[in-house]
Amino acid sequence: MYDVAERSGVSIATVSRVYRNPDSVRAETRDRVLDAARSLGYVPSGNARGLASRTTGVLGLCFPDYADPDAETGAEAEAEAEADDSAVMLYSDQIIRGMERAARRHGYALLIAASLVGGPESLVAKVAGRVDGFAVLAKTVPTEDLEVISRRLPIVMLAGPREIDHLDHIEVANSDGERELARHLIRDHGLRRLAFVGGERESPDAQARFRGYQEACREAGLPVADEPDLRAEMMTQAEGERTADALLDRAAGRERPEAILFANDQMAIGALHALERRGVRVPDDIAVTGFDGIPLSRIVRPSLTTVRQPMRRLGEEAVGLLIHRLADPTRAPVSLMLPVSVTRRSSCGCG
Amino acid sequence: MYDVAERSGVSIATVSRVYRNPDSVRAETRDRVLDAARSLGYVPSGNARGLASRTTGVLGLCFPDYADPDAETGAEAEAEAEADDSAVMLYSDQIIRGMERAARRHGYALLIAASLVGGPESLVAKVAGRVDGFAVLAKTVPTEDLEVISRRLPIVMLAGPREIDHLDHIEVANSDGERELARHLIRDHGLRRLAFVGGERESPDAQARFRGYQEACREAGLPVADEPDLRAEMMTQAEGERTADALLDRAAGRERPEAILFANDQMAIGALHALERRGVRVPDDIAVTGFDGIPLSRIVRPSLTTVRQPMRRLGEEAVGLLIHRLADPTRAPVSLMLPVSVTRRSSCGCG
DNA sequence: ATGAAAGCGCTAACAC
DNA sequence: GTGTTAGCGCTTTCAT
Repeated sequence: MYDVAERSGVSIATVSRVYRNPDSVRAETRDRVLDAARSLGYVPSGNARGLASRTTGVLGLCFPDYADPDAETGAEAEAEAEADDSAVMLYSDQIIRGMERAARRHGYALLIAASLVGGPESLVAKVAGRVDGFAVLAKTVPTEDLEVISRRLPIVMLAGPREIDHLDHIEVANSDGERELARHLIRDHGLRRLAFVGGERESPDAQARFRGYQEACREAGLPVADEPDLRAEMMTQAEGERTADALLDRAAGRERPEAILFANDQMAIGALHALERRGVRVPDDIAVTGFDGIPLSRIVRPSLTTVRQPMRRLGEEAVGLLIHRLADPTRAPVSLMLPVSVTRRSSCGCG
Repeated sequence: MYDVAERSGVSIATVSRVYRNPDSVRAETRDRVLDAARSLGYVPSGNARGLASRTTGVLGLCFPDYADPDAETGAEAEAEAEADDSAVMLYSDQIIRGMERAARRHGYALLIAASLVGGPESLVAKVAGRVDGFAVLAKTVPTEDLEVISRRLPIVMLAGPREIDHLDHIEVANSDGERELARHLIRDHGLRRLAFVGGERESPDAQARFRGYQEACREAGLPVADEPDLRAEMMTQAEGERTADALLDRAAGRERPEAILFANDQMAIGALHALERRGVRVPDDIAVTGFDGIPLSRIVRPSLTTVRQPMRRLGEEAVGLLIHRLADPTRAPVSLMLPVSVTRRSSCGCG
């Protein structure tokens, strides 16, 4: 910048003005500066600018590791590369997309980092130090760290319970969604023997979904279970297979359920495999539902009835909250609940 | 940081060490510093750090605007939100994913920004000022700007022709892919009357694909066209419909082509609609192929035979080049050509 | 409309 | 192992 100033015969202050506020400089001077900058290959330092102005023009997002980045070599990686990418698009991708677009509308860029757990020099810390505010997906960053960081800059927590009261927060209507879904099964398909497969006891999402299920049962005068019929530790496809098998084995001889509601799509898809293996037809013999609306859910056969989470919108709303909080740091913490929508497909008999 | 130093009774240098190189500080001292930092809500400033150390620990990506961010309200947005997200996953998303993962492996975060055209304060400039190096998708940033910026930091150009000789560069084997595809049609399906629908004359990708098509024709002893049978200006679905109609009208009375090869998936999918409308069966009456392997290509009926571009890998390789160049700024510019793979589906008669 | 000067919060030599 | 001291490249009053 000093070089540019010297070469164009002005002071560094004027160079700065040319970039920050072009109109405050005489056109002729401005052109001279711009020319000099070009011929010197000048690129303004975002760091220096950020240091001096105390803003970065960047928003951030921390999301969980969606895949082991070290397992990048060998047959596994090959197989994955061959797979259709659409089938493996993750939540975080959609949130990223939503945030990037919204951020751009407000003139911000987006810094993204999957959080590796780590010491004080974790990626989270790096993100925190380089943005004006950021969003964090639930279960990504230790609450304690967020507590500390949130004293210095706006954070919005996404898609989980509100762990820190004074932070902005967005969640998804898990309970409402599952209730709607169960109602549909009961009312529209006339099913009465339902089973629910939950997740880890600590998963607030899975819990909320179970509550929605309970409500629908209660409304319909069906027996209301205190606990999910089965719990999976991981909510993976493998666990879905296992639990589906277990459920059917348990029902051997007795009447088996007419429908199994899984706490997420992954498990439901695993269950679809197990059922096919056992020769149980879906939806004729038994209905199966998931939750999330992952892309794979529409590709599997039968296509999966599920509850779709508005992940894109989550990202957009997150930026909205961040922008607001940046504009008014004193305003009261906001908590949004985004609506979800039941997606009726083949696995419940709608397809 | 000064506060933390004071509160823990050490110098700022020690505080710095605690974060940069924890082992160089006595454990007791370190804990005292960390405690002080926690109770003060200290977050290291990435800006200051970057300024002092002249590195950011961030890599960047500039990609084209994939959607008008202003058209975010109203019915349009609603409709889009309802659509299955997997169907609209774009290239950039996959590249982002690839880059993020690879960057993370190397301890970098990723800064992403869709480039709005603009003045000296464009997002590109912002990105350039905040990263150690970045990747640019073809047609995103004016060559002139890249020229200037590349004097200061590593840039790798993605998925286009090599516009600047001294930059690292990755492209995709457009010509090879289309040649393979055409060979398949000719050899495996025995088709001999082929037609090629190209794109704008300036699109190097479309041109390369046409060349591959020509080669396959030549090899097989078929007539080799000098020019695509038809050119579309936009490579959109609408243009695909239009060109398919035009091609069929033109062939009225005469023998129509046995296959139409489109320069991308979008057009091929548009053509599928047009053909269905006219009662022309695919692939029985005519084969149709695309190029790109967008997610939609596997969802349409009949599913589209196409050439899949390894976008994820593009992102990963981009990071690789950046890392290398950062480690050795003097090494000769590298140009990679990534292989593509023909995906045989229904629209050519394979499904 | 332009210039001078004081930091912004940190890292990196270099001393001790 | 820890402290001292220069900057890093810019923004921002305050003058002019």
